Amino acid sequence: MIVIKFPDNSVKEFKRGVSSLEIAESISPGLAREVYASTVNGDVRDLSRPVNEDSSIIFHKWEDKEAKHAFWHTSAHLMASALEALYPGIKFGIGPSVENGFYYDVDPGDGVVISEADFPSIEDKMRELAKDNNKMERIEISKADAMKLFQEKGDEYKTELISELEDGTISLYKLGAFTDLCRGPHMPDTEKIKAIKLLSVAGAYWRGDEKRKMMTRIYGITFPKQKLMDEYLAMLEEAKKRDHRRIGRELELFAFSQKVGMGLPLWLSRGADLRQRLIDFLTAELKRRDYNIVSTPHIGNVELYKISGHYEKYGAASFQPMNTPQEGEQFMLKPMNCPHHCEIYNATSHSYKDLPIRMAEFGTVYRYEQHGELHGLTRVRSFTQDDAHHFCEPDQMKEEFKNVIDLVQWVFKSLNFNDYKAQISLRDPNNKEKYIGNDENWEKAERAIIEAADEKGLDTTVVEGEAAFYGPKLDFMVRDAIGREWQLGTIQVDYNLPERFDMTYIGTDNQKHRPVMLHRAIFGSLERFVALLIESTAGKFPLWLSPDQVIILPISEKYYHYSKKVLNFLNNSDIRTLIDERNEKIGKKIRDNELKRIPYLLIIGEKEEKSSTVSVRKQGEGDKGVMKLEDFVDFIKEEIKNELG
RNA sequence: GCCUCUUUAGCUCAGCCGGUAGAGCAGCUCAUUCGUAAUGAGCAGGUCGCGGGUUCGAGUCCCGUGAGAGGCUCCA
Repeated sequence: MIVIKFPDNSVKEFKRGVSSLEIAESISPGLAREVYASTVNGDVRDLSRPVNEDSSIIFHKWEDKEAKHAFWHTSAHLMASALEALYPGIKFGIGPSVENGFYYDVDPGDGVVISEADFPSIEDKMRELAKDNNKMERIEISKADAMKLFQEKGDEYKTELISELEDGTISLYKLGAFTDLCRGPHMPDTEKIKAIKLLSVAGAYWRGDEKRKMMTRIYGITFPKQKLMDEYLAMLEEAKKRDHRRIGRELELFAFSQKVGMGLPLWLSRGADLRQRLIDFLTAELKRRDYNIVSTPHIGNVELYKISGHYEKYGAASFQPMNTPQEGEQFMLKPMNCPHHCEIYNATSHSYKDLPIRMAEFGTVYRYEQHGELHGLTRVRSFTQDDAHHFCEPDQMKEEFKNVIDLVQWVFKSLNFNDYKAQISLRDPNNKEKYIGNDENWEKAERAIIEAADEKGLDTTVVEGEAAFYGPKLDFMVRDAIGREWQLGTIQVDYNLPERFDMTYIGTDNQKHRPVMLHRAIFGSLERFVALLIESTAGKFPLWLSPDQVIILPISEKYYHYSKKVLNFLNNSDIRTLIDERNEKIGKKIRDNELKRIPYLLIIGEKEEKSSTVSVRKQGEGDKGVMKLEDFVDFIKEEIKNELG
């Protein structure tokens, strides 16, 4: 007999070799029905695997990610099984579970295309196979035998994966006629897979290498209940409504034009206003924080980028240099502001007493992003960075990091932007030759970032190998409406440019020293920031930022005269106010302006005119009652004051 | 750049097996002058992304190309 310990610390004896599922059944059949995977002594395992020694056990119900992963991983096998039945000769790459569902990378063979039109037949086959209550059978064999098996099958992708595994036992999972190399864990069978939907097909390079074959990746999702599927699909629909490309068009914030060119955003007046408001907001804070605002041209001599090293690294993938009427001179659209800023630093001499110098610019840069990469405002070819560079002594680096983290936290908080992640990117310790700079400097910089984040109470994840080639960095990432992560704010250490531009300051010893340079952005790019702000607020901006703050809705023409007086009064009080003079009923005006997400609607009719009041309605909240006009101004000013802390 | 799909009115979309286009919203006009999420009627709006081809005839089929979507790769 063996002793099994449960999460509540109770213990129970079972016969050796009992499965997790049997343990669950012994507690209650209800639990057994709801459990999808188990963690035995810290390892997530199939429910059907035998437990052979005294163990602690945790059961995973649907709420746990371990359960979902087993569920979706098994679903991936189910899909593969269906594909194998429908597409003879199809070969399989990898098929993992992901955050929402699963995918499988397959090679259906030359000339065979799987497209969305094929989904219904694949889904039907999956349903058919799932219903047969197919058992998931775990098979353990030697590496050599596994190799032989997949060689006979002619699946070069699996044999490649096997050849990289360590010698010893390899696990396979067999589902009906489909056997796959797989570590598991899986559900015991496919009985619980009740709702099935394939979502999309996409190309994906084998092993993420663009030089290798493009596989067909099929994404799908499954649930144990149709209700969960319906909820998930409804959630996706809701997310689409928050898409900044859609809201940007609806609210007339920005547009794109084929004639102007792809990836080149056009800010319409309302969007440009909002963008400018963000710039003013940040500029005021930068001045309080001892930044110097500078301004530099949109182009630079190609020699500048040869000095910075960017030409060598990115020149071929950039907008190409433009020529002057005279021969021999070439200029590039600036892809970043830092080389210009380095030359501003070098325009005057510096002593240690000047440092740190914080140089900021809202600089518009141009990058030739690959065609397939462009996406709304989040990935464009022309964008404005809220860029700044801190030039400091090496010992000041940590303090500067803390300053920037503090600024990011303050800005994000002011904008009610709470759902962000901080990621520290360090160099890959096994691949140091990818980076420039000596070990000592790298270690110093990495330590400074980690300590600064720690001292600011910033919750970070650390990723090795993601550093820029010139230094480690700290990025602030935010998710968009459909769950993709985008980088907004960033702080990066750079030992490279001070060297290349031969930047110096005079130290206390009267000798020349090399400053350290930090690159930093808070919004990242205004385009991307506005996009994510739109998606996080669904277009309902904070009052201070909203393109229009108030709209006046006269009940009828009779009240236009008083309405215009109110309009002038509010606009003179610096409240951005519109008037809806369309010949429509009040219900229609309310509806339309609610949909335009204007924060306050003022209804004006006979009562209001007689009493010099306005009837206030807040977007999304409804009627707020009647107020004296002057009181309404104070009310709005108070709300804005509170928003800006 | 690569894979799959999409591209029809300002927007959202319909248009079957090929027989030269249709709805709702928005816009404009008229009537209505209205109290908290859609008043009614009428009008106007399209070389069906662009260029070729097949055909008696192409929005529809084929080829090329532009743009968009979802991924992959990339992201100073």
